[in-house]
Amino acid sequence: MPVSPQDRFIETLGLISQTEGSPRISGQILGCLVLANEPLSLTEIAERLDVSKASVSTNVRLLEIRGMARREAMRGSRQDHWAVVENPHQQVLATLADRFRRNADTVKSIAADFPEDDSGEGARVAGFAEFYLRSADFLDSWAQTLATTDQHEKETPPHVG
Amino acid sequence: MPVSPQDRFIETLGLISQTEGSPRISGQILGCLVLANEPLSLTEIAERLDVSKASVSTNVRLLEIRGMARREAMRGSRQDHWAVVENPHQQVLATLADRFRRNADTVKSIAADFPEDDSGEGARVAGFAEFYLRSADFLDSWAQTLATTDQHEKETPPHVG
DNA sequence: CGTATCGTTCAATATGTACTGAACGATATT
DNA sequence: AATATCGTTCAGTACATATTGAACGATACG
Repeated sequence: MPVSPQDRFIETLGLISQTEGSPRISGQILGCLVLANEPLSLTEIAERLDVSKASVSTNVRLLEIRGMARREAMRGSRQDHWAVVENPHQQVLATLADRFRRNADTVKSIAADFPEDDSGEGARVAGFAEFYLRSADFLDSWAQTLATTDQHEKETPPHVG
Repeated sequence: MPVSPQDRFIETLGLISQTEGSPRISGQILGCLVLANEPLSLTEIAERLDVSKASVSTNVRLLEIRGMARREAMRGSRQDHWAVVENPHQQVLATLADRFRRNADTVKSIAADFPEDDSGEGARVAGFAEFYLRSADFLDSWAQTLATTDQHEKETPPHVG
């Protein structure tokens, strides 16, 4: 039988998530939430994807840490519900920027430990740190661009000096 | 005994490589080449990192595919030698941009398969494709900036759109 | 030619981690 | 208070892949 567009979208996000070094299920959950466009319970997600509730529990919280999903309370239900945030990708870029900034710090401190007359080793290492630092800046400005040029223009975009 | 700055740099690049979803050794090799600043043979790299020549062979070619290292012939030696390219990160960004563009294509074709009256599912999927496409553009322009900008002068990020 | 020195490939192993099922604590319901 | 319904945690398993040692083909050297 033919696979529905929904299933293909979910599976594709799972594969992308996997190639980016994250659990496949986290991408699938994201796709699930995007399609639903309304808060889903843990059980609903688990049944939709045919995986254990334990996996959904851990991975949905991973999405929360990355800023792509948020927990919501639904009146009349004891269950937690989960939904995608308004601009999920923007949050991811910010997280990535943080990681790059940590890389920059780490490498920079290493570069400082090289002696002066090292035939340029320390300078080249410092160049790496420089790259990571500038990358972090780029990612932030990129996220900013996403925020201000959102195609739906639902509200006035936040301006950060 | 205290670990040398060189070893810490190599190990750090290995860890970064690992968290980005690539083999640890590929990052270590990169660090090795950056420190040496001169073409190294397969054997030299393997001995420096204390790993098998097989691993170095496969992973140094991975670096080549990603555009970060290049093979060099040294006169007077039958061995292949390897060196980092001038601007390694620039190439990586271009590779990443390609991947995002493929993501965009895949998701876009899926979005096209949704019916019109799907309560916005297709539109939201298309939004994902849009993000990947714009991301690819941004990565390209970013790489361009790295290419034309000197290591030490800083430039304002480009605006995509 | 025969030999030695390369780099690559391939099957096998080691290793990390994603994922699951079951147990647990916490909260709501009766 | 007793029971039921949640979500999370944790030990164990399954799985993917990074890494290795050995075998191989190719090329240079004697």
